[in-house]
Amino acid sequence: MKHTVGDVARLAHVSVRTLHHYDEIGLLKPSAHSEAGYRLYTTEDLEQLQQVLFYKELGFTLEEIRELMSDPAFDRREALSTQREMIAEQALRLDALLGLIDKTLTSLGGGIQMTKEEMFEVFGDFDPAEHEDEVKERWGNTEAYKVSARRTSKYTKDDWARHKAEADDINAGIVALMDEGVPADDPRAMDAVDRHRLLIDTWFYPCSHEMHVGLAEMYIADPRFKANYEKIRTGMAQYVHDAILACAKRAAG
Amino acid sequence: MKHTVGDVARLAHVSVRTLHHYDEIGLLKPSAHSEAGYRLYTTEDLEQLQQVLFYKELGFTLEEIRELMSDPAFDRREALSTQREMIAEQALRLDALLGLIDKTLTSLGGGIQMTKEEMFEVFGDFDPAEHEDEVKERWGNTEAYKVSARRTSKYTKDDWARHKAEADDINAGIVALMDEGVPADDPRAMDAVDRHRLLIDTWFYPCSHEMHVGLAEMYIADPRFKANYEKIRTGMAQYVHDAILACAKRAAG
DNA sequence: CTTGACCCTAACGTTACGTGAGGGTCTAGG
DNA sequence: CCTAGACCCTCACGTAACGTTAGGGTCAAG
Repeated sequence: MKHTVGDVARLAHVSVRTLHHYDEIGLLKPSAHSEAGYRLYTTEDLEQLQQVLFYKELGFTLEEIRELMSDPAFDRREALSTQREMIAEQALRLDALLGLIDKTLTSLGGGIQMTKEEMFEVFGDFDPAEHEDEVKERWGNTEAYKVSARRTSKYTKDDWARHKAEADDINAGIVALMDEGVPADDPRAMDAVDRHRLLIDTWFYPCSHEMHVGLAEMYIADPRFKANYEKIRTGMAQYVHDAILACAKRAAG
Repeated sequence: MKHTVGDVARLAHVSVRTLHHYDEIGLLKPSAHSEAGYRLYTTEDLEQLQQVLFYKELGFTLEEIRELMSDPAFDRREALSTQREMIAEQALRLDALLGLIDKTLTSLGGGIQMTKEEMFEVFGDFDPAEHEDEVKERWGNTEAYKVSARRTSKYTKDDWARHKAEADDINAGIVALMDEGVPADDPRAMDAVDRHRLLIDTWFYPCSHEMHVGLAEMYIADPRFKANYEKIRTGMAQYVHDAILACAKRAAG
């Protein structure tokens, strides 16, 4: 049972041009072509399209989606579960937006005035680097958190850029290991996530292995952090978590 | 107390380039400039920016936002209330997405198989036919709204399909008139939009000419309805609006 | 056969910025 | 005062994800 491009467009509420585009960029190629050159899509193609649309709904670029879905390790069920968490996170954000509107209306009605920061607190994207101290506060002791606050307050723009570059490099290394099929408890994986621990230690606060394990739990429990990793590679949050645990176990001797 | 473009960008979690762009297109112009030519934003500018970001969050184009906010009748409190409603709707949509994911997961787990339509039922855009009762609620009295609710609750898939076909036919007729250069106050144009009024009367609720005029105002004031018409043909929302007004005038004798 | 709906490829245009270039301004510290 | 880094300006090319149009072939019902 094959569908032409128009059928699919109507079913999926997208345009024919969109499907042409997805074919062109290799995101969703029809499984067959008629003798006349018509694109013919199967049910499996439709399933792929549904997945694309879910990712699109979550703000992924088409290139990101293509990479995620072309990964041999891509698992539809797992992807759906992760997407579910991300959408739940988006719902939280909408709640926050509603809260901000209510606060603004109250302010307009002569109630409590808002600070300028409050006016925009919900907008913008999640940046994990901005939340490491939040992480610390949640998982660590007060003294080390103070260390973190003292450090970060002195960082320059270049400092943050260097931190970002280093974090990106670490993540790229982890992805490479995943791509090679290196298990999360392999010494190479452990070394990679230990670089992450040292990054935190260097840039934010003293980070013991024990502390790192606490963070690892959070990386898979908190959808914001998980989404950040899943955006890079499906399954990455879990991999990082597992590697961190293995690394801590190794360090414990 | 004035803010430079960098201050505002950091506060609002947008880029400097974004603020430049908004200045260029007249969406958000700084209230002042320093002698050096720096953009200087006031608190009121920040309030405007917040409003822009809310609209942006709701998917409005920058041009739509600019038109809305440059309207002399623009009222911030009223806008916030409308935005609140729209965000609440978005939250409902997210719920529907979650439901679709759950349904898909169930299907994958060997549960009830999904139809191809179900796979994509949440995706796609605003369909005015699904919101006529919302229109009524906003513009009409409660009794007629109850009539509408009683009617639509009984409609089948086929009913909706027939309604859609009829609506599309009416729109096609209107487009044809526009293409022929028929003025909006020509009897032919009036007859065409009167078919629209009767469609509502038949499918939703009693729709007087007076009511229809109220709807017409909404069709150009509410970007969702306006976008719906503009998608069919540029200028169509205004044309329909004008024709409805002329039609009501004619009916008034 | 005819016609309308649908298909194809090709290509320019649009929206909302991202990025880089080249140069001026501001301010704190030496 | 000088310096250097952060920040400002305008200008302009590039990008992602299509929308739209052009020109022509295919399919199926009447």
